[in-house]
Amino acid sequence: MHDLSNLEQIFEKALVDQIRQVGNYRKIEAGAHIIEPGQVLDQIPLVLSGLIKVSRMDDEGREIFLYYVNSQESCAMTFTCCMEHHESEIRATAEDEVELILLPGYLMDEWMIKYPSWKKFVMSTIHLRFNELLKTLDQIAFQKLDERLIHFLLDKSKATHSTLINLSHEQIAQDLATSRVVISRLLKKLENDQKILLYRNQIKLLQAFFAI
DNA sequence: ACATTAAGTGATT
DNA sequence: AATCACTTAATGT
Repeated sequence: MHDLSNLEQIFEKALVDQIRQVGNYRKIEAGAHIIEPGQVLDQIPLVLSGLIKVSRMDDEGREIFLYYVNSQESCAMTFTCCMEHHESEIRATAEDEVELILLPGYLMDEWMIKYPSWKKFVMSTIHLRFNELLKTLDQIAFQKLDERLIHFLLDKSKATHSTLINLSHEQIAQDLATSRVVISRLLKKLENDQKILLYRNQIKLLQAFFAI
């Protein structure tokens, strides 16, 4: 098997012993796909070393990064997938050489009750992942709005044949279906980047703005 | 001078 | 990103 003693930092001794018994040690080469979308899996991977990238595939087959699974962590998706026998919604790729242990899914119900540390581990990884997902989701949305705002200002400038926009942040926010605070922040960032100048009810588009 | 409205900020979800 | 809470700046009366 493999040295699992460092697992004793997060799990009770009895559980680590059981992992030694039923765990399936695997070494995975860098770049290999560990899980593909649509795959039904009946084992929970517990990462010992290395880094796993979890991503989602869109219709055109492009990858969208979701989150990383570090060593001493596990994938939140597989917890639910295993128990309900759902198909995987994600792809897991080894970023570098990964060592992991596969744990049989049928033991999970038992472990949740038998080992408090396991339950805690499951809960905290789900919580951790969920928060990370929220963060990346926000970033994607943020970038979209950032671009939408720039296009909006460009359109307005073109329509009025002026580089001076006569709109309050509030009005822009309504047109872009967002809140004033968000627009204020994005505009402030553009101003800090020397792309625009901000006044009350007015926005001056500088040369640099059109170079974006 | 005071009230009102626009804009800026930090913290939280 | 959205919302809240609060501050600060600009304008109108």
